[in-house]
Amino acid sequence: MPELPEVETVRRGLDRTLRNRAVTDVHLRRHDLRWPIPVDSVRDLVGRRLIAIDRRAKYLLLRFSGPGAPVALVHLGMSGRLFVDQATKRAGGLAWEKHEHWRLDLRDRVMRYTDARRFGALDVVAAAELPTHWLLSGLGPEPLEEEFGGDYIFAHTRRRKVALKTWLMDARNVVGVGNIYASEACYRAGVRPTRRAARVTRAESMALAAAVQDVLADAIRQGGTTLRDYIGVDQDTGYFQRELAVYGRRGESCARCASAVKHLVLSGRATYYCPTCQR
DNA sequence: CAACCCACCTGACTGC
DNA sequence: TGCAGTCAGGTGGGTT
Repeated sequence: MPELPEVETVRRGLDRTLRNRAVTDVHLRRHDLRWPIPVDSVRDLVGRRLIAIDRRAKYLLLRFSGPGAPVALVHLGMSGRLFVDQATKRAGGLAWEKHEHWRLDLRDRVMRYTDARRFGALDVVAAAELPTHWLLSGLGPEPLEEEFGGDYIFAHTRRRKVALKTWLMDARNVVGVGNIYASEACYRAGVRPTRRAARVTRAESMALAAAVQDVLADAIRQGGTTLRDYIGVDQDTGYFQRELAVYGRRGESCARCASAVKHLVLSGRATYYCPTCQR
């Protein structure tokens, strides 16, 4: 479900609604999602303050106060949602939603995680262990930060035979670019998603980096893309789906040249492009 | 190594 | 209405 803009939108919502609140209780309805959940470490969050909410790639990093400086890593997988409700005074509290797997009570508010497919994750580690965490240590640069740019793309694609879109979606190369925004970025840059990465020119690398950054920034500004599952912390939807130029638009006409948008499957993922605007 | 493909899991939708 | 088949925004792990 969520790519970088959706996760970033959730991060901002959590920061706005829950930062500096104390955890008053935790509830776990199962002990695993994609990976096992460290139950004791999650329970140990009770009594601590949520002091910061950061993001690395598509992971949310919830930082807590106190000994060991624990950090909860939350990944939404394909269908995960993280949202905030007011606590109820009714006995028994809020009813559990279908596929709701865990909650953190933070005084009068509740952080709730639902995930139908359970491809998501919840882990808790000490802040000091983050740099070497097995899920984080192999990740490439953040697309909106300095290290990533046209020079980076050009340098790191020279011997790569994979399709450009596949390269963009590989988190070892650059994080946060999922299936929607990879197609959209290729469209904005005027490059076919099927092009071998090594055949991308320096000029195209520059255009592509700008396209990735622009499309992600635009999507964040619009609160992300809601196709089916995604919602923000207030259970509102994103608006970027209105701006999608090619994703999900098979057969529709390109806004720039009116050619029919093409669809194909690349590395098992639906891929869309304009056969005229993208070479 | 790089490239490829599968699995994980449930729900929504399509077509018969 | 039911049912089988297909697809879905991610990504680690196993195999070539």
